[in-house]
Formats: sequence, structure tokens, C-alpha cells
Amino acid sequence: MASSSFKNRVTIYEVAKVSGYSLATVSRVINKKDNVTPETKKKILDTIERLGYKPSALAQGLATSKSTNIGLVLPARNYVYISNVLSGMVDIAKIYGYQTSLFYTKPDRDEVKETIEKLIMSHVDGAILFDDALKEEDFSELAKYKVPIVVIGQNVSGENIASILLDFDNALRQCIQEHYQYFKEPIYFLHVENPGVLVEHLEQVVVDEMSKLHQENKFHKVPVTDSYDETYDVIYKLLKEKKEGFFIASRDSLSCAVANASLDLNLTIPNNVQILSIIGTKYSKIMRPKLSSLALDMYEVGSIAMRMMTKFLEQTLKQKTFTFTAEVNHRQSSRL
Amino acid sequence: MASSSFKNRVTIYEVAKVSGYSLATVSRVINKKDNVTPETKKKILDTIERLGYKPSALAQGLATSKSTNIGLVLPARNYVYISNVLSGMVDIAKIYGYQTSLFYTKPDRDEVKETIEKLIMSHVDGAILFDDALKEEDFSELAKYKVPIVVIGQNVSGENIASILLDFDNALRQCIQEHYQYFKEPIYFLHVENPGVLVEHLEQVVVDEMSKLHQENKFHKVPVTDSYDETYDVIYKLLKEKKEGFFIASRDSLSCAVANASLDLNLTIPNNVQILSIIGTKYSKIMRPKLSSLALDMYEVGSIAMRMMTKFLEQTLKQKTFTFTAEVNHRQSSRL
DNA sequence: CTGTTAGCGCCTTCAT
DNA sequence: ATGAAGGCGCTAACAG
Repeated sequence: MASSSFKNRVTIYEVAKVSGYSLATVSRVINKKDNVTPETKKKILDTIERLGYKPSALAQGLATSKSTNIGLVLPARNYVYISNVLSGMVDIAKIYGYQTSLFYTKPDRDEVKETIEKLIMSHVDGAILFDDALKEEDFSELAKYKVPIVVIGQNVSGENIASILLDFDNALRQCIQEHYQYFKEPIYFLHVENPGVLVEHLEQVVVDEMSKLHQENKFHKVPVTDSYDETYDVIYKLLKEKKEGFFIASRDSLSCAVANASLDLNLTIPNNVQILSIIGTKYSKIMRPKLSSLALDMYEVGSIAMRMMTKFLEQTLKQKTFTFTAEVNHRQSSRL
Repeated sequence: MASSSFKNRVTIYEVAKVSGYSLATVSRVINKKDNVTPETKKKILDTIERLGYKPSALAQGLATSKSTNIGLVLPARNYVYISNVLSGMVDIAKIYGYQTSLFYTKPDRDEVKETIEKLIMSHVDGAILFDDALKEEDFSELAKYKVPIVVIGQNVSGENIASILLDFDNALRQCIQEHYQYFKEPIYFLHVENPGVLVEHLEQVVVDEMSKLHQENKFHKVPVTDSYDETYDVIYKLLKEKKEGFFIASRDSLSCAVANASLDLNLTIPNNVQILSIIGTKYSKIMRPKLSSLALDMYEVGSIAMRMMTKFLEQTLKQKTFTFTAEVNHRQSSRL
């Protein structure tokens, strides 16, 4: 038998009985309706206090068809930018009185579908999805059950869907253009397995821009892993031979691997080796040399997402898409 | 009017009606009871599929007095080690079929109490608390409502309480002892406002050890903030004058501030300046010089915490306290 | 302003 | 093996 964590709780019935009023009246003071005499309100409040009564969100949810609970779907990867997004979402949710349920997903279709199902079962009032493993069909599944969603990083539209776009494209293209305007080193794109649609898309952007500039033969995809150490080794070997290059990495820790490998080979940054971090964190400023990066305040992304969600639920959401544009922070790892 | 996210849902009633069986039988197949004919089970499963029925966790929770939901209370600080703990907890929760509700708290008593109240209202089956702002009274409040809890980082005991201890003490004392066995530079402890009981405690440990070694006059508390830049400035000024010291910082980014300030002053690490990160992350290995640190796998802490919770709920928890012991990783920022 | 009553969706004895 | 009925704790008309 499981531990009955909420058996024998004080219920609204007891409050009613003890205070001498009816259910309805007690319910009214709980829900802060104004049609209650100050006097009886006080009495009821007193007995609530005295009995230590706390309303059951479960019962309230069932009765009102509202759970005041918002589902958060994030990739189960421990990246700093993800926890920044999370922080933003949770902070704002708290302000608006929403609870948050956290769902981590792995890049596996079956798991994703299971997550969607749990999301539906758990009766969240809405869901914020920031996970590249999610696809169109997942959104429409959610839509079938009328769960309002805001999607981060993918452009999806529909009745109950809002989306937040993360535009790294222009900044990225600009970096590449400028690079080939003055220099000609090849570009090495650190390719991680299953990086998610956002990073996948950005790799595509690089490829595309290279071909626009007729530099396609200078684009090299370098397979690496999420591990700093392994990536370091790969890059070390590569640089030992090539001695130079313009490296683009999706995350700071990978950029650091490039930087450290360069330094250990006595290659100078940014003269021999240039590095660009696509998703910069505070460590791009801490690291020496400081890493040039495309920056976008992910905490802000999370908080805006949650704000959109609350407006969505109050049916006051006007603008159903919001775009964040990344800025280029030229620091010590690039020559421009 | 709020968006009725789950009005008009397919309910168990419809499944019963359409399939031609009763509520009870449908309920049985949902809950995988075995006293159902394979044949009727199949029929019911079919219509569930056909209708797209998903049980409501809310209703289930209300009926069973179990929410399969575990509350997670964490400080609203965006530290890497916290998101590691979180990952560990969520990953394991998923395995055991629990949902997780996330509560971030600020170091403010009123907020904390509010969080405790929400925790109780939200009918979590249990709660894992890793927040230094929490005090004895909060745990006993939770206990009043019979919410099983596991507390990380504080030694609390009681009927429904398990706790995970994070023992950095010995490792820290050892570092200090070794330091004064061979050297004599003063110790500078980077003191952040409201660092939480864990770090507060560790500062006390340092003070205590210093006095044991009769070196109390060599202990200096350096007030800094959470900001890398501000901390850098403080340390830069300090080192410009002192030229040397053994710095102890609670987190990597602060240690990095010390390291960078030293380098910018042409002080060498670890000859002039030594640095010890109390809570090391992967960046202590990435940073150059590599930072010596006390390491403890926080993901593991989170996952063990969740494992204890699941056992708790199944009433199979034998060992109600678990201790993690930090190890000293001597790297390039210390001489030993 | 307050009380009565019927659900919300599901589980669970107790019969059959 | 299956069905009927009461209850989980609360809210929301509808009366009064």
C-alpha cells in the first residue's frame, strides 16, 4: 500500500461544519468572492486557520476544469541555456499563480509521444514546448485535446498555438559573409549527433550561405560529441594538421575545446584559429580568450514564453508569434 | 473566461457506453487489473484507442488520493549544479512513472512559506527539498500534512523525512590543513550574500579549521556578488595590493574571476595565487588553468534523492539518510 | 448574503 | 467476470 499522503485531510466540509456555514459560503471565501459579509468571512477564515485547512488543487481542478498547471517540455540535456529558459518560465509562472510540471524528453520518437500523452493526461492548462525532437504531429495531437501550446524555436501555427522564433540566421550569415570578405580560411562546423532542429537548421544556414558565396568547398563538417574531452581530442588532431580554420560550435563548452586545443598546439587565437559560439552563455565572457558568440537572452525567451502562455489562457493574446533576434558579440576569438 | 482546455474531453463514461460495458470494467482495463476477459479487454482497448480516450490524472488523483506527482523545491538560482540535481531527479522520476512539479524559491521566508503551502495544496505525493532557505518549521509544516519529504543538504529527521547529506567538510578541512602544512598564505573566502545554509556552513567550517590550526588571523572574508564582473573587480583590486593568497570560492564562475584577475595582474597560478572551487562543475576542467575543486556528482545526488522518494512512497525505504562525500580534485590552481 | 444540489471523471467496495 | 452505486473535495448555478 502506498503512503496515503493526503488521507484524513481537513476538507471544506469540516470547515463548513465547524464554522456553522455552508459549503458554498466557505467556497466563496476561499475563492475570494465578494458577496460575503465581512463578519462571516472573518469567522470562516478563522476556522480555516484553526483547522489548518488547505484546499485541494486536485478537487478544485476537477470541479473547474482548470488545473492552473502548465507543462514544460524540455530536452533532457543539461545545457546552461536550457536551464536559463526554464528559470525564465518558472519565475513568470509563479507571478501569475501557475504551477509548472516538468517533462524532459530524449530525442526518441517513442519517448516524445509518451511525453505528449502524459501531458494530456496530466490536465495541464497549457504547455510550453522547447524541444527540437518535437514534430508537427505532436503539436496536432496536443491540438486535438485543445491544449494551448507555445512552441519555442519552431514556427508552428494553428488555432491554439503560439510560437517564439529564435533567429540566429542573420547573425550567423553576417559572420560568414564578413569572414569571406576579408579572409579565406575554411569553416569547420562542429557537428553533434542529434543536436535538435534549431542547431540542425543553423548548420543548414551555414551550408546555404557558403554556397551563396561560392565557398562550398571550404565547408567542413566535423563530427564531435557532447563531451568536452572527446571534442578536444578530435579538434587537436584536426588542428595539428590544418593549423588554421574558422570554427563554429553550437555551444560554449565545445568552443572551449577548440580554444584549448589551439592553445595547446601553440596556435594563436584569433590569428590562426577563429571560433564562434552559436549559443553563448556567461562562460563565453569568462573564458580566455573570450569567445565571440551569437547571444540571445534565453532567460528572457523563457519568461516571454510563459507570459504568452498566461495571456493565451486569459484569451488576451494578440500577437501569436514573437521573434528573438540574436546579436553578434565579437570578442577575442574572432578577428572582426 | 479562461480557455477551457479540457472541456468536452472523452471520458470513461463514453468509453463505457460505446464499448457496451460498464464503468467498472473500463476502469479495470485502464488500471490493468487482471480480472477481465481477454476478449472484453480487447474490445475496450479498441474503443479507447478509437475515441482517443486519455484518463484524467486529476480525477484519478481525487479518487485514489494519489497524484503520482512529486514536488521539487529548488532555489531560483541559475547554477549549473542545481540543474544537474534537477536532471537527476526528473530522469529517475520518469522511470518510476512520477510527474514532477517544480517550485523555485527565493531566500525570503515569506516566499518559502508560500511555496510550502502550494506544495501542500498541489497534492504532491512527496517532495524533495534542496533549498538552503528552508528551515525546521517548514519541514514540520509539511509533516503536519503527512507529505513525505527527502531533504538534500540538511540533516533533518522525523517520521516522514529522509535526508541526503552533502559532506564537503572533510575535503575542505583537508585542503586547509595541507595548505598550512607547507605554506602560509592567508585564505580569502569569497562571501556571497545569502549563499544558503550549505555554503554558509562551509564558510563556518573554514573558520573553524583555521582556528584549530591557530591561523584565525589569516582568514579573510571577501564580500562579493553573484556577478562574475563585479567579483572580478573586487578581486583585481585586492590582488593588486596583496599579490598572493589562497582563494576559496563557492562556485566555478567566481573562481574564474579570481583566476582571470590574477592572470591580468601577471600573477602566476598556483605560485602566487591558489584557488579552490567548492562546488566544481565541468568548467573547472575546461578553464585554464584548470581549477582545483571539491567535486560531488550532483546529478547522482538528484537521482538518489528521487530513488529514495520512490521507495519512500512504496514504503520500502530502509535507510533514511544517505551521505555523499566530496572528493578533492587537485588541478592546476593549487600547488598540492 | 447564504444554502441546496448537482456535477467534475474516476475508483472501489459490494452485489450479482 | 461484470455491474451498480457511493464517494474523493470542490465549484457553480439556482433558489431563497
